[in-house]
Amino acid sequence: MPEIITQSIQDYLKHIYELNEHGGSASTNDLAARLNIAPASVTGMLQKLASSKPALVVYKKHQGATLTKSGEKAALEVIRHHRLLETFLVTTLGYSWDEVHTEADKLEHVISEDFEARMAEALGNPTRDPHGELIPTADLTMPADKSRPLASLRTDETATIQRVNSRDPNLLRHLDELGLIPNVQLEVIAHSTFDNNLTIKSGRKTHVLGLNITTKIFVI
Amino acid sequence: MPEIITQSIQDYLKHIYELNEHGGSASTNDLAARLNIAPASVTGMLQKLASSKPALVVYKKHQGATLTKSGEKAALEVIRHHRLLETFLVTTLGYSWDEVHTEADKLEHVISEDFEARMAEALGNPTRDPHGELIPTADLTMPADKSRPLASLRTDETATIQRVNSRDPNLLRHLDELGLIPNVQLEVIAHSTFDNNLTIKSGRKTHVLGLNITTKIFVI
DNA sequence: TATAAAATTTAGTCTGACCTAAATTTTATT
DNA sequence: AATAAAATTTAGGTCAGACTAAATTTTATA
Repeated sequence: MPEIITQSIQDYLKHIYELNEHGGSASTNDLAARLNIAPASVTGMLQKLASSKPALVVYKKHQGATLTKSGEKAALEVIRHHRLLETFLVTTLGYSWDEVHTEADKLEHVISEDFEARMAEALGNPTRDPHGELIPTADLTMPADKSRPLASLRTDETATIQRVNSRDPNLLRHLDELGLIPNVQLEVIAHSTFDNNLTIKSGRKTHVLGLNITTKIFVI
Repeated sequence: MPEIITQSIQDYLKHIYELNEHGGSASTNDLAARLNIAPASVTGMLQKLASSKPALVVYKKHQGATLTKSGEKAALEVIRHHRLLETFLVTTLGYSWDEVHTEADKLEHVISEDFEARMAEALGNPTRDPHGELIPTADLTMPADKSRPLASLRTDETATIQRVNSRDPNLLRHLDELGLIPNVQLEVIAHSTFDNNLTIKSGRKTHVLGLNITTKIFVI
């Protein structure tokens, strides 16, 4: 029970969680890239996390890592902190959605449970952060997500933006300028089979978006 | 210029600053006690801080430490963070003045300058924190303080509480219950030469306070 | 299926910030 | 001033979490 979950462990767990959502298990290299750390260092940490008292991770040589139940709880705790913080920063300190990530990345490890609870209450227990990402509930469950990438839509389909899965400030600022933010409706006007560009109409504006963008925007 | 001021260095500087305010230089033992660290460890760190590229501390064997100009700036930066955070926690998240210290102690090392600036603005550039302590200005100057300890007052003197210099939650809660908080007026009714108790009247209430309390309350 | 390329792990190091125990210096007391 | 007590420093060690270089394994390709 008394395991010490340090800040860097929290970071590992958070990124393993996110990588697990996509493909199956989180590879050493992907983790290293996300954490800005040498792959060798990741190996060492994964071995440690896999053999800690209550294992936080299931790890098989050359096959990457998966979270255990307790690892997932710990990850969701950090993610809840992160997303509540982002929401808090936007609504109470006027941050824009492209600025919140960096700040939340630092604060998420440091705030108390009390702080978390006070934020949640002050914000009216929000279910999504400023990017539209789901906020894990107080009992550390991740609500189901039904959205699909904008890239999967075809001509004449219509949808509503639910979330933007990117932490790149430039992309976020750009989308903000285009008015492509959560809850905005759009219609696919055309699809190019060559480069997979999508031409979409939103309000009275039309945009042509490449895969780099359409795979980051999720709609419903 | 590129010196790395880690979290623990920030803690050292902050406490050296506070100890310097009282007596002259901060002794190894006092620092150790405040930081909850073995004295030997403090010695090592002081030597390091004294011989870093821009020295942060002036240190003489067996005589404790003093801050250099750059050390003081760094300390004031942390203290500004801390006191702004306390104010912020009270006004935007409904914390009480006895709860803010712990949280601010962690956050102070982590927030960005941007966060600091946004808080200051949102709060209307406050000059004092919830305990009445002065907040260093944005250009890292500590305003002059003219208050004196309540313990120094004598019968018939009257004064206004300016600040309460304690981080003990129990004491703070107690004072809050007594209504002895910043900006409250009081009058000294009696002074005991034996135990230095002060009998004070504030509003319609009368209290007898020992040195343990009267040296923590500062008035003007 | 051999082999080159990519991914991963092993082995050995380093650094920051702490620790304990022993040695030394300073301060206080007779 | 001698000496006991308190404060401080030195010396040697630990631990977490990173690193590099070399070794190994897996995957992809000719």
